[in-house]
Amino acid sequence: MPTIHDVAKHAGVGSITVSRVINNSGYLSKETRARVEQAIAELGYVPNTLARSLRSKRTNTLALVLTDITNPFFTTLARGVEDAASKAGYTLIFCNSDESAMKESTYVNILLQKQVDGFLLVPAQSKTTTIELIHSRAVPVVVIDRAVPGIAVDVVRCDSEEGAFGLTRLLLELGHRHIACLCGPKGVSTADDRAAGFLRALRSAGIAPGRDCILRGELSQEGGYLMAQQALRMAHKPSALLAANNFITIGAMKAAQEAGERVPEDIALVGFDDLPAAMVTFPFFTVAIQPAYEMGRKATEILLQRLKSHGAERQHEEVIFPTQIIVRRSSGDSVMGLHPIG
Amino acid sequence: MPTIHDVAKHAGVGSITVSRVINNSGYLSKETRARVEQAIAELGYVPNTLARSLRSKRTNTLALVLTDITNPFFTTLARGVEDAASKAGYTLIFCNSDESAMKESTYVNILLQKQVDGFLLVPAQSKTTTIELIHSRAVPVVVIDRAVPGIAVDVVRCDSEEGAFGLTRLLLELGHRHIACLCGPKGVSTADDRAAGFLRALRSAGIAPGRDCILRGELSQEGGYLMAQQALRMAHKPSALLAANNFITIGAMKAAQEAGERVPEDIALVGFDDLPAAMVTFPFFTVAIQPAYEMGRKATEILLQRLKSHGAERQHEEVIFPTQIIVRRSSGDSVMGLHPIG
DNA sequence: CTGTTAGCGCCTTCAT
DNA sequence: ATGAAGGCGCTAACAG
Repeated sequence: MPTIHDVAKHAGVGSITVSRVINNSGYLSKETRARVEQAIAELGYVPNTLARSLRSKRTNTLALVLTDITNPFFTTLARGVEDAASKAGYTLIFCNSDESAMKESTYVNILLQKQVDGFLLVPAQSKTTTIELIHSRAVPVVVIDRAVPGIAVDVVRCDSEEGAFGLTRLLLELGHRHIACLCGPKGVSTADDRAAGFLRALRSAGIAPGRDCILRGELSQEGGYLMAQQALRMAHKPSALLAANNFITIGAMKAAQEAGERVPEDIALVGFDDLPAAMVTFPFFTVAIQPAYEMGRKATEILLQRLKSHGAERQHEEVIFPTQIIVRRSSGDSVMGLHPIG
Repeated sequence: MPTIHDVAKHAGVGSITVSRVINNSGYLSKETRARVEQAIAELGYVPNTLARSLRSKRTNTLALVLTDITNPFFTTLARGVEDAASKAGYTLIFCNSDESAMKESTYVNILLQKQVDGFLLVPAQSKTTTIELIHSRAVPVVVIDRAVPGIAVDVVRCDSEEGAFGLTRLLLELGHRHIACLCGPKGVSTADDRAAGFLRALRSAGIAPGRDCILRGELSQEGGYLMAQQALRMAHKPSALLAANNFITIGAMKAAQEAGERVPEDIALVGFDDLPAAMVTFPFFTVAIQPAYEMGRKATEILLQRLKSHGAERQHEEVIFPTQIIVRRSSGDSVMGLHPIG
């Protein structure tokens, strides 16, 4: 593994000259540069970024900590991050926290040790500890997808509350009066916001929410399956389900099918987050979609801004994208015998 | 940002002692350790992995270079890699080559500069250049998913040829005599192998393959869409399609729907790679599936082995997983008026 | 059990 | 236009 000194010796120059060639900095005569470049080629020299970073205090590396790259929403988001990062000359380290605050903090610690220049974080829980840890080391961080109340930090997310409101409103307009919300765990801001939007829509229609109209479970197919089973077994069975994410929607669908309930004839089902077009054979679900790629891109841009303007303590930004509701078959037509509202 | 010296001073010891505490190496008295640990806590010291790696020549980082994390096959594979890597104390840097050999080599160069300890590589093309580059720096690499002829290297992949043979055989047994293969680009080993298996099955049934029964295109939904359109417009329209991957399958489905062809009644459609259960509402496609997670895990294990046994030049391994054929609706029932083969 | 010395490979500072 | 010295934060190799 040749070093800068080997190259210098080989070219008959000082090592700093080689450094200047690599970095295109300072003054160099054409001949010297040519000689050095040839030496580099001959030895197959590759600069050691580690040593460079040790000196310069910059690694040109960003960290993306999210909950589960297996979910296409996050996959798409990750592509947005990677494309923006790599265009700006940064590489990306990514880690899956699996919705565990402990894994998250373990990873963040490792990444801090690796001296990453900045963090993109999808927090597992609406807690400030991880962010405080990062702040304490003066490393910039942009939170994606989920709000974290009680701390000043850049956030890029979607208006989950409004999206849930819209979806619920849609169901209400179709005549549904008894709706269950299959929600993610408490403490996950998107889940909580979606529950809130759901409740606001009910109240806006003058409907008193039942005590068990909000079910809590994992943001997974399994979670959706279990919650839907529970909903379908309720004494006063709901005529519509609102699922808090794509996997929950699929799980709920499975549960409905198993229970012999047709969607949407017997029960309507709407959800959050679409699957990418490339993965869907029969577009079926009515959903509120979030611009995942765009969110990743925007968050990375903000982070890169912070990196550029180093200490210049600008105000923290909160970018909130709107969700978009796509009506398809799973929400069904008007429910007969009920009066649509407004 | 406190350094090891600050901690040493604070604790009244030499810096090497602090190093020993951090790394749990060498002998230490209980009191010294306690004192150092307290100093670490008080100063909020975090070791600098960069400096450590510069000395130790190990970064505890692996690189995963694949073509497109957006494809659930690779997403699942990536989880297999990450889980295995993180269990062994390694972190992961991943990059998308987008099937471009140039992007691939750019990334590999950056990753070499970053001194990653090893590579997991899904080569964009069946060329040896990238692997030779990595080898030339004496860094271990395990190739995943695709064969690279002409170079001695560890490979973990699936038996694409056999999988395509099986799928084609299935179609033949259902009575299809005129089948088109919607294949990926030339030079991608999985695509080529699948074409080969397809042809072998035709020949084994005594069928002379038509001259345009193999179409080439991108491994994407768009590619599948275009190839299927082409196939459906052929003078002697095929009665069945074999798609080389999951996205091509979906694209072909779209094209069939648009052309008013019902699957499987008017045309059968089978493919490679399933979508994860969590993403599929109506399991429909007959497919040959590859154990993506397992492939990622296995490849990482081999890489970690190499890392452990450092110079011990063992024989290179080639692990070939079997594919598994799952018969669902898209392959249809027997075609009437044709004689199924043995 | 603990400390000293001497770099790892690179680049900033200052000199020539 | 080029080079010499010194140090980033850490740890191997030796002392003691």
